[in-house]
Amino acid sequence: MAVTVRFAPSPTGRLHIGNARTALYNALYALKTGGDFILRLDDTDTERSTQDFADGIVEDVAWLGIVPARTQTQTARKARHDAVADALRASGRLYACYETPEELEYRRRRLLARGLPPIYDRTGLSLTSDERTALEAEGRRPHWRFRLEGRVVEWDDLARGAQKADTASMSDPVLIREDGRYLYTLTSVVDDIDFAVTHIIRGEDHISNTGVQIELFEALGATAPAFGHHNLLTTADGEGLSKRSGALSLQSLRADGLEPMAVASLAVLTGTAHAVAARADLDALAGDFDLAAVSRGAARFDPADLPALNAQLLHAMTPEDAAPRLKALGLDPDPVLFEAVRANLVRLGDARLWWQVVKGEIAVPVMPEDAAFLRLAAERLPGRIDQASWGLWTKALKAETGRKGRALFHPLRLALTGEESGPELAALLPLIGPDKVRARLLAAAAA
RNA sequence: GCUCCCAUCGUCUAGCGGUCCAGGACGCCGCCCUCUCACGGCGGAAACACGGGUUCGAGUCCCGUUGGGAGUGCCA
Repeated sequence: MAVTVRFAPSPTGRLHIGNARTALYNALYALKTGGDFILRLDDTDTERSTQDFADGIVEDVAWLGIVPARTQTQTARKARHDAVADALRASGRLYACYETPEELEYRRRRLLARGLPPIYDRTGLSLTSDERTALEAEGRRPHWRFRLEGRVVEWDDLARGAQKADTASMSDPVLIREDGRYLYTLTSVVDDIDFAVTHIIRGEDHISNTGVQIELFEALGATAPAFGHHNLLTTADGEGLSKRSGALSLQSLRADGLEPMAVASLAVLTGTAHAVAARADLDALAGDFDLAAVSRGAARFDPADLPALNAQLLHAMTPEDAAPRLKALGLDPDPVLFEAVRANLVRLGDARLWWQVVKGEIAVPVMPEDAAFLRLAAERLPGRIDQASWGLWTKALKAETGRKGRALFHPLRLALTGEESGPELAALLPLIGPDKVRARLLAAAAA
């Protein structure tokens, strides 16, 4: 059977690194098996969901390089959900309850205070029709719960092996709100069935939902798909981030000028047995992706690791691949220049600096203590500069002044580039050109 | 409170009773390369949370403690 996976965020915020990881695991699984990846926007919480967030998530997913075979919202499928709810009512698995949220909260607190698990007592299930009529006469509207069988549900988890959940220790989940809107527990399962989802890969925060969902799949006459629950990420300080977003949003990482594959590589590989290394594209990442290699404990995601990965990607980038990216930055995609400076790039945006150094003008620092040396350097500069010029030129200056090492090179680097460190000067010299080089040397020598 | 999961170098981890004076990756430190910095190459320091068991033998199994993560919603 063809593999179909889905990533189902709720559009109540933008994607953070934890969500992105789940999206990536699904996308990689699809890539590896030749299956389809569906982006499903679980927007049943209409009070918190917004179109802007939905659009943002679509954008975030695309930024990661994931191409969904289909994008779907749940609220658009209300008719289908209605039909399923009716069938569930008919089979006696869905029952009306009349407690208010406040009453339920009060009961929960009382149970907790007594050291008992806060499980719903199924008052609604034993209501007679007269009682229901009386309740509704009070103006109460029902919300609907799914009657659990209360058994040990088992599944073979793709990431954690044999798992079981005892639905007897859980409350019957509410499937329909008092105002008639559905909760994701129902819609998620219905849509998974209708979209023929074969593998549900998600964070371990969903592990306890799995028992309920398997019962629902079965109550609906379907066979539950395979489940795989990966570990969750924490911040560098070790705090859980499953329900936070903040600085680890994809948006902020992108704004920081990081390559999507640097972010994706770390997100996918950290918390697994694989060595963390930057992979050039999702296909390459899929190559060493393995759900079984994901560990069980929470793993830290430290954004401080990103720049090094980003640099790896850039250092291996070909001028051809860089060209469109440089154009997007408004830079002339000069392949020789790119090859000369790429080893010094951490973020692609760093290229601006070297483009400026080579093709534009820079503020040359004045170095009075090296003035004589710099003037001499300007005099000795050959009229025509090529690849060999740097070696010849500096060798001559070394012989004439006795300077060597840092004393010889540092003033030159500073005068030519205005920077303390940078690309190989032998490569930069011909790119900057004799006129500018001479002018900068004299400017740096000026009192 | 209750339930579940986890616990090895700074970080991510390998390890599935002897082959581990614990292996890899990132980071860090040093050396080399280059007539400078960076890039690159090579090398080094660095860990089995604690306490009880079980066993001839425990990083590896069991219990507890501590620490961390998650769930316990008319959120997803």
